Amino acid sequence: MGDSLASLNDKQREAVLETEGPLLILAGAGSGKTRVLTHRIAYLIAEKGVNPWNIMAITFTNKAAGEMRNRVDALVGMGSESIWVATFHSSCARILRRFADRLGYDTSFTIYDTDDQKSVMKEVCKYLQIDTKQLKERTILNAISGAKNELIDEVKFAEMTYGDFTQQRISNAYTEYQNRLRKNNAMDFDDLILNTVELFRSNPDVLALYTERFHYVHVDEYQDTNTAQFKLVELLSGGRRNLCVVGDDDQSIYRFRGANIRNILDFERVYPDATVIRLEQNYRSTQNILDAANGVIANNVGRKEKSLWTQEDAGRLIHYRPFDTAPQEAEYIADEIRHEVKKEGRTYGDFAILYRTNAQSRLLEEYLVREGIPYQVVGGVNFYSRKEIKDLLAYLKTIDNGRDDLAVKRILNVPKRSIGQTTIGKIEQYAIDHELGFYEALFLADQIPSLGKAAEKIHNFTTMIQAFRAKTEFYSLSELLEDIMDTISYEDYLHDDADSEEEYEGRIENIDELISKLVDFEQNRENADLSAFLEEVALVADIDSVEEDPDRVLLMTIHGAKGLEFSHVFLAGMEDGVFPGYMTISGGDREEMEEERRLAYVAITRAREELTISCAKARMLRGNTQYNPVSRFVREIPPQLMDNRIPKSRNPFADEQEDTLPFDRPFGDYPVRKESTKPSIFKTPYSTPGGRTLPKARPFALPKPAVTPVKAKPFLAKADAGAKQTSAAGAGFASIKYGVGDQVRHQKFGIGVVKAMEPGPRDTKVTVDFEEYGTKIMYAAFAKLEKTQ
DNA sequence: GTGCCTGCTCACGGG
DNA sequence: GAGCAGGCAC
Repeated sequence: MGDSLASLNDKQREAVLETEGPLLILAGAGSGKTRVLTHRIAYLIAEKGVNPWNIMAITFTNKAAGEMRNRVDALVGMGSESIWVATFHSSCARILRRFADRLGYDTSFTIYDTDDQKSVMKEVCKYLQIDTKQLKERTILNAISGAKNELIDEVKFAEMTYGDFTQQRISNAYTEYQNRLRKNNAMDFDDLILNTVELFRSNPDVLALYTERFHYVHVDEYQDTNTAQFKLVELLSGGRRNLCVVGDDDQSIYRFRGANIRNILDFERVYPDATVIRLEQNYRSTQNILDAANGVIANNVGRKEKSLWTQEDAGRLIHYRPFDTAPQEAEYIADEIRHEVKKEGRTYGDFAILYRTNAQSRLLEEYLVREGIPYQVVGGVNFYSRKEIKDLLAYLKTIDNGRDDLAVKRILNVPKRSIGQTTIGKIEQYAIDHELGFYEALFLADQIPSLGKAAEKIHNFTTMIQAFRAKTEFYSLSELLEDIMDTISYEDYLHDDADSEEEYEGRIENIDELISKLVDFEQNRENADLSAFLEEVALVADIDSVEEDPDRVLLMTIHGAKGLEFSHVFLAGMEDGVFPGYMTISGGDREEMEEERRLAYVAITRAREELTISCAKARMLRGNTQYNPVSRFVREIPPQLMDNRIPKSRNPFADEQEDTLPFDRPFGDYPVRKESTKPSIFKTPYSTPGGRTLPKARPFALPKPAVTPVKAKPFLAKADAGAKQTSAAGAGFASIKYGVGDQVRHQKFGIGVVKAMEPGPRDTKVTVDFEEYGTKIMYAAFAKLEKTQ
């Protein structure tokens, strides 16, 4: 232990030794805060004799929790497993699984994700006759989420809306929404926190159970906590008041999600006896990168003054690369990565491409695929919100218990059973009239008037579900899932439903991944029941799925990159209107602009050795081409830190003052690749006010021949989003080498005989009678039928 | 009830 | 540019 303490710097050691009372650790980016936290926990156990059972550490993501757990395990060894290390949401879920009955929920409650919330809100709006063109579901849900984050429940909300018509409608929707969640025995993400606080407030005995357990409470990423989370932490640490929070106000980037930056800024006011320790020595980046970050963040007013420094060298200058168009930018990045891997011995895993919005990933992916560079996109559509995954989970949920109406409705007609909206409406009405759950009402289908033939279809459905239920006795989860897929011919359904063979294959890949997750879960959990799995699934974040070793470039939003670091970071799309976003610029809200600036700070500090900032004069946004000036954040970086200037032409809308700023600086060591003879992408070389011609940004390849791009490598399923838009070329239907009467082979359906061929405007419809699967009608391009000999 | 077409809206970030 | 609701034909 003494050894490990010696490995810390003075400030870090101070933070470890200051074990009693409230403590705020202001930890700048890369200042070793996880190290401090883990050493602190180890110190508590080894030197202070604290029982691991009495220590709690809360994080925001499972990944962060997992990392902390591993590092603590390594330091502490035996006994570390009884430390409570978990995310806010899973901590609350765990507590509520034990005590939710005190709040009138069943402890087997389900957790609703964003999609589920939207479905419920849709029904609510319909029910309350709210015109969703005037008042969107999203708007209402945002209002509700905002309220919950501030610990305002539907009753309080109603009291606050007096006299405001729109607010009253939202209030009504809030009330109805909560009613429905409660009826479905469901909680949304915000409810997990809100309900736990509520549980503690109304049940002192339950609270005492936890305050007696947690003698030392640690909170990571404290700047991202919202009011409800603050209250929760306050309650949990209320016993001995040994509360240690770690955060960086400069990295607070979740205001839109209710994060209250005042929690960290006012910590000393709330806890007047608090000790504050600043960690400003950075162990990650070069001084140039830190100076750039410091230069940008210094423009914020509402912050705690601090400045990062390092003992390391200045390092290389920041690469600034302006382009005419977004595709050129993407091509440059892909080419640069390929070059550095080939010539400079880097690995793909050294690189990350960061951007402001998920939509920007598409273009970048296209060029990475073209260059054959393996990559993984983090974020976008969450694995568990994919249609096929949600379908199958809805089956599992319904088999587990039919209390989640949403899940039952989702699968009632998947695959198609000719049970439509009208029938569902009638059952719903019947359920309401007789105070039944939706699933219960299904059993009484033959008593529901005017259901007609649909009643029998419903009967078949419930019989099937009951049969599955009976099987859960002797089936494992994965076996059950495979049995479901078999029984409902889910693969056939997906195949018919898909727009392309590639889409279908992607979905199958996802299902395979789900099955391996299930198997993995069953092997590594003691009580591997369905509810436990569903809970784990409900709380995973995108970043959680990123694996450590694979050698590939990571693409993600800046939000997704928080807490990560890379040797070489590409920061793409640095234009006013993209980053900071159009809304922020036109909104004129200073705090919002400061949040964007903090995001820029986070982005810059992800880089260890090299940072390449790029932008494009012309970019396709929302379907039309936009011309944006270089981001103000780039112009806030001291120009002498960059290896390229901001030429006037890059910045058509900037005023003189801003535009001239970077030009009176010496020229940097801008590298030009000597070995390349490829023509420049720039039509005209930039000229500077001084009349000197700028060296070209590194010349790169002309567009390559239009071959069908090959997916770089079948990495995680998430990469499939990228493969999708490049698929069309391969699916041409130019040569159909079979005719009516021929025997053909299909990849999935096997051998069959062509019964009919009907040419259409886009593609030929082929009817095939398969030996095993019967008659199928398919499009020639997608079916990829092969004539057998 | 299903499938197709059209026209509209929405385009920031995420547990 | 994409996804979705609503209208329409079958």
